[in-house]
Amino acid sequence: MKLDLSVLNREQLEAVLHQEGPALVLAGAGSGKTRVITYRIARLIRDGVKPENVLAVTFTNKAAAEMRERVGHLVGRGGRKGLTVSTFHALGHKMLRECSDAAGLMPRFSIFDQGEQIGTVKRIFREVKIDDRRFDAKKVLAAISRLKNLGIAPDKAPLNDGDDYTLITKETYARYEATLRREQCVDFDDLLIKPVRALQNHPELRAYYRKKFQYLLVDEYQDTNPIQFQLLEQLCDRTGNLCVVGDDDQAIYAFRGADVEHILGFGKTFPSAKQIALTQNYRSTGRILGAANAIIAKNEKRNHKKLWTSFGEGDPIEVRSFDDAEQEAKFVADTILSAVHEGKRKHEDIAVLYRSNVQSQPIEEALRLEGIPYRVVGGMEYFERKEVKDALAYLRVVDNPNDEMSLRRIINYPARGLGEVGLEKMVAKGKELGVSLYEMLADPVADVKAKTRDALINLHALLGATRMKMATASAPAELARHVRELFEAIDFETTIYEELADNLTAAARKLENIAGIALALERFAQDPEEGAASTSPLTTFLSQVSLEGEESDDKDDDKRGVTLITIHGAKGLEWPWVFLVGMEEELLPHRRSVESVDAGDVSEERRLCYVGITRARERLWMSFATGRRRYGKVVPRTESRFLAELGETVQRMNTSATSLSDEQKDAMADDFFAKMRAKLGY
DNA sequence: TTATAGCTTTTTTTT
DNA sequence: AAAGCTATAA
Repeated sequence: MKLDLSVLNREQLEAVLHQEGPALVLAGAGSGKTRVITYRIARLIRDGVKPENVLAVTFTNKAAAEMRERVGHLVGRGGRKGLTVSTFHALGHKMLRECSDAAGLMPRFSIFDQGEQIGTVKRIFREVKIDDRRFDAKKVLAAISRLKNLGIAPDKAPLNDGDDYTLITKETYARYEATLRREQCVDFDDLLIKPVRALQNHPELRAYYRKKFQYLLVDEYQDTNPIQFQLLEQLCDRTGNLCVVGDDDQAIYAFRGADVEHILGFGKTFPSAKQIALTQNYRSTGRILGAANAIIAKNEKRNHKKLWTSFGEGDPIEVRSFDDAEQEAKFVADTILSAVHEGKRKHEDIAVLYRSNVQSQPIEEALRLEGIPYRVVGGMEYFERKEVKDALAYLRVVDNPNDEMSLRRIINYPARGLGEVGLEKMVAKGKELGVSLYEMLADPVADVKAKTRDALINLHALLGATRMKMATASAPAELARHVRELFEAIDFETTIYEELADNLTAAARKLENIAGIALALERFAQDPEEGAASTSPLTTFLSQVSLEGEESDDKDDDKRGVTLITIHGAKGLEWPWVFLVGMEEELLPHRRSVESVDAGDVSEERRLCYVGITRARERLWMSFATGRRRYGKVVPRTESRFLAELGETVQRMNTSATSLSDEQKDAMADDFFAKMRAKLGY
């Protein structure tokens, strides 16, 4: 295997060649962080380390996918066989599947997503007669999550001076955990906590994984939380080959429990650690870097480093003000339209970044209006749509009959004549008999109407039959066929056409989405990389869906276009041109950070701004609106304090300067469509 | 029990 | 503006 290391600078090379013991690479934005990790993996493999002994961890699925691909480029697809590149959560999940008994779980547990977690909390509120209008289920869930991550059991949860919230949290926490156990489900926190506990309590398991993963690499280390740190601690000792890469200036996940101290104190925790700093930026122009340096310099508590570049100054950073979000969006769309028209940039080279997901709406509308292709990252994904979740809930009950959350979702959808009252009666009766809700279906001894009774018995038979068929099926096509038969027997078609009798297009789209599940399962089961799992294909498929959502079809040219993404989602990515929209007080910095307990600490918001700026390679626009719709009402807004902090590093522009006339735009749009038609051969 | 009209609430950020 | 929830009627 040939590996050209001459493309690396001195510091990068040092990190790539480092062999034994812990290492910390402090890498500024655009300084070749991912390059260091990928080359280091390739270098280890070249020097005889077996790929299966290497573990690389990232934070997002997208980052993991990209890293897998880049390593593949260096060592070939065959060369990386056995290599583990995954997110912390996916790693924890894999370990749980491999050693479910050590973690006290059945092998076919399911994963609760956020919606199901909140649903569970709300259900408990009703059970114990807590007024869910007075108490916020989300807040309680957040408190439970905090306790879980701190390793505090429900009975040890504090009750400081009879505060209502702590009281309710304690009670709900205990029941929440009992529910998960009963239904054989885990939440996102458990995916990390349970493997850590299993490793702590089973030395032989720990020994196994330590032997397997001899070289560990962690990307975005500044965003690790205590549980993730403990997992690393279990996987290697203080002198282990743990190489972490990160940038404290890009720490933006404190809200999720991440602690920058992990990276700042790395040298103390691992005294033998080698420390390397990367400060040369290979991404952005001088002006963009100047602005980035200016904004981050306002943060007090940080590891001082200044990025530099040998690139030229480049174009000025433009700051623009608009009357409302629609005008702002129109400017973005106009600018993109003319740039692409003039052949300066392709749609794929451009991204629009914002603080919160709702901000994508006006942008989407403006882009649609001008016929600009785009793709929204995050937001309402395929697997979050109602009809898809309904259909998946059926599969989840087929896979895990204990999953009461899913069963409740589908027990009366399509309608079987079982309402709230009847359902609760059944649950109560089931508790009395010590029988699960699923088992109650077969013989609903609670007094429900005869018709309902029959429907429930039918449902039980259908689910059971499908379970049998899925268990014996081996070919992917066969699995998919059984799923299709299940959906047919449920008769989603009639239900959805009735629901949407006034909108047949929407109905057809929903049915297509449901059909897509069978297809996705078939494709998933065909993938040989997934075939290795010891559990059933359906179990692994459902887990993957909860963990990763839809497989991204990035290679699909039709799906590419301008990228719309949150700043959080954009971390680690880059584009030649970037629009940073909504540079307003209460948005960036966000209202919650200004109002929150540690009032006025906007340093994390500032880092977020820094991350946004440093995504741009050549050109950057920053904009804000002086009025914006909130809950349907227009509210006055003021520009972000961060713009003032940027001072002379950015240039204020006259708003109307590049606005296009409607005629110009129509001509451009016509031209674009003509080109597309020609390209597609119409 | 189910459908629906009318009321209330909602906006961080992600695995 | 849109989604979620409740009270009410059928």
